[in-house]
Amino acid sequence: MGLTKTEIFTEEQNSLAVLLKAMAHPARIAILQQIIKVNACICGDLVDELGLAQPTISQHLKELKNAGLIQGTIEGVSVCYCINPIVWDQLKDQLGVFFNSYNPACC
Amino acid sequence: MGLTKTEIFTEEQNSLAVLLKAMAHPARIAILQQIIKVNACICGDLVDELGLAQPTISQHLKELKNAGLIQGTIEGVSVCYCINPIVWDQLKDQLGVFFNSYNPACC
DNA sequence: TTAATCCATCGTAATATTACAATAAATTAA
DNA sequence: TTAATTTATTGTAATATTACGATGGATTAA
Repeated sequence: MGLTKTEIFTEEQNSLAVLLKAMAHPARIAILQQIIKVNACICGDLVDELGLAQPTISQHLKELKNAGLIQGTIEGVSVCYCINPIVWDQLKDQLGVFFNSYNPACC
Repeated sequence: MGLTKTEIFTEEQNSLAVLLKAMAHPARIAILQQIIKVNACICGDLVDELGLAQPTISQHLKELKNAGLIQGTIEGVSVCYCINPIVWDQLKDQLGVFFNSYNPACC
C-alpha cells in the first residue's frame, strides 16, 4: 500500500490536506517565514539563511510551488519567490473556519 | 537520507511542523471534523463513517494523539476520543499569527 | 467461564519523503 | 566565445508513511 485513498474523501478534505502537507516541514515553514519577512525572496538567500544544501532548498521550493502556496518569477540570473496571495488567503480562511468550528464541551 | 534535519530549525518551527503534519492527511482531517461534529467520538463510529479499515483508523488516531491534537478516554468497552482544547487553541493562535504576518506587497 | 465486542499492536508490502552529490540549463559578465 | 553565477534536475540512499490482515488484550454480556 503506502497510497492514500484519495477517492473516499471530499474534494475539500483532499485539497486542505495537500496544502497542510506542503507546510508540514520545518524547512518549508522557515522558507515561508523568510519570504514573508523580506517580502520577496531569492533561492540563494535561503541557502545561506537555512542550513540545507541548494538542491534540498530547490526541492522544498518546488513543493511549495506545486501546492500553489508560492510563485516564482525569473529575475535575471536568479528567481524571485513570493507568496501566492490568493491561495494564502483561501487557506487562511479555510483553516479559520475549521479551527473555529470546534466548540469545547465534552471531556 | 530521508531524515529531517530537526536540529537546524527553531523549536517553534519544529513543533508547528509536527502539528501540521498530523493534520496533513484527508483521513485525519475527516476524523477531526467528525469528532468536532458529534462533540465526542468513538473509533468504531469512525470505521463506519470513513471507508478505511479499523487498524488504519486506529493508526491515524494514534498519530493525532501523539501530536497532542486529541485525547482518548476509556469508556467501558470503547474509547472516547476528543479534541485537546489546549493544543487546539495553541495551534489556532500560532497559525493565526503566521497567516496574518503576511502583508501582500510585491509580485 | 465463555462468548462477544471494541480497540491496539504487529508484521508487512507498496509508496512517498528527505537530503545531497553530480550535473545540466539558463542567464549575465568579461 | 568563455567564464561565472544561479537555480533546476537527476540519481540515489536512508527513512517515513499508508493501508490492512492477523492477532492480542481488555471489558462487558450471557
